[in-house]
Amino acid sequence: MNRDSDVQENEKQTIKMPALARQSLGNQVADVLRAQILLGQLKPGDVIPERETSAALGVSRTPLREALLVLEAEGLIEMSPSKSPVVANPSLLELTEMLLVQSALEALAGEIACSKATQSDIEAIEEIHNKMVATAHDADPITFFQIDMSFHEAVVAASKNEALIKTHNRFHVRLWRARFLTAGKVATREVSVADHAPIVKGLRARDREKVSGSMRDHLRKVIDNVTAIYAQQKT
Amino acid sequence: MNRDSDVQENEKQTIKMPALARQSLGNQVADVLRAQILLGQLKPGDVIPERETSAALGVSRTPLREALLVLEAEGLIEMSPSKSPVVANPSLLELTEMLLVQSALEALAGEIACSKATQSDIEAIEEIHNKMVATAHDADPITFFQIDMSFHEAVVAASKNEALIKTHNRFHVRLWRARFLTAGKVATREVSVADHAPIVKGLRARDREKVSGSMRDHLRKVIDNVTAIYAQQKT
DNA sequence: AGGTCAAGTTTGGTATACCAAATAAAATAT
DNA sequence: ATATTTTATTTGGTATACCAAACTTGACCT
Repeated sequence: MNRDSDVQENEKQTIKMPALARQSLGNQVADVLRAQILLGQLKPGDVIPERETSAALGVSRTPLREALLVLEAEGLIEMSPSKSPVVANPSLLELTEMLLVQSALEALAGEIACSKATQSDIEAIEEIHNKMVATAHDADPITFFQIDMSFHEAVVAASKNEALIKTHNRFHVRLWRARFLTAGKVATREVSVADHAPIVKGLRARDREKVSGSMRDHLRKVIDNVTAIYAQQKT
Repeated sequence: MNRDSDVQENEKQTIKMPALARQSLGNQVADVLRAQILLGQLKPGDVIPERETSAALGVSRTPLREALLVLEAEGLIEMSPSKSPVVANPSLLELTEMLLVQSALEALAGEIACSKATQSDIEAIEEIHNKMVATAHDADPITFFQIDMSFHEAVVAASKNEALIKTHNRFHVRLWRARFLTAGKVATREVSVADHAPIVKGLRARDREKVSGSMRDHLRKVIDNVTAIYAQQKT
């Protein structure tokens, strides 16, 4: 990542990591870029020129390109011929469409979790919920948001359905920024916490209807929040 | 210099712009390979060596590699370090997991379609259904199967939800082969046709509950069929 | 003969060089 | 001064050359 000139060019800085499962450099680069997008260091609309970016990361264009293809498949960036890749900037319509799908996915996950989750899975979910309740007032936005998201992740993970987990995660990352922006409002924290309660209760009782229903209700509110925030921004 | 520049300009444009949206070579290769996988020319477990395949297709390894990354993201092939990419061979568990998700997606699509579908959308779906009824007895397996699949595609398309359509299509292609194998049994044709009827009726009445319910029921039978076929194969 | 190790071959992973399209910039003609 | 054409630069797309890990194979040692 450093191309500072105090190191000789001919000396290969081959930092070896042989013991670890060698992941392809492209995937590593994809991880870096994905993190930057989720953290907001790369904002929607920002361009990612191949040469410049690959130089900045200290890799050649080939793995950078591979990373870009991965991110494009994930919907995080958009590539068009002869134009620099650009960080995706989903419209309100696209966001609500994705949230609607996400809603159905999480409702399904909740349903399945009622039969597939182990007792310790449910306890872990409760634990997250408790932490969320405890930090609702004083946590910084990022921390609180991450706890909130981990709650949803935990419920989906409890379904033990790989296809579902993966698909959910795809939307998860694409929705990350929009959800973070809406979660910024402290007022919505109370609502989120209140929404999660019946989900936890339903899981404990392994009541499929209740869990899927409250999941759906919760996501519906998220859609409303996102819509409100975006409507006010566009003014 | 400028005397016939207009004519030349027009000629040039009409000739050199053959209305072909120039797609990247990698995507074209991905299309070819995807088609081969869906058509069964590339079977689960088959390897796709980079050099050999790129030579066979008359392209270099770079675009072939790009195509492989796309197909991997779609879940059609699996890549592991230092090993040739291999056509995905989903286990029965993975298939049922995907079908469960697909079931939820189609149920959602049916629901949304009840409010978003135009009258002509519904008529088109009816048209497909009618054709399916008419050809249930005498069509060859591939034709019948494609009509069956186009029915599901049409319902999902009627939801007008891009995220949903795309996600559905992802599972669609991954499930293609397994569903084709089960559809081979003529006995199941009658069941499929019978299952589709209430979906069409529900759409016409724009009855969300009915459509999503019958969608779910239909997919559940598909899961049963796939399970049966795979169980008998593994014997 | 059986086991082991080493060389050779094949694989995917990465870097680089080259190309064409597109855009920006500058020079020229009006 | 403005409009237009031409040239220069930047972009992504593609091909190729090279590298390292992994698997094969065969010879050598015991």
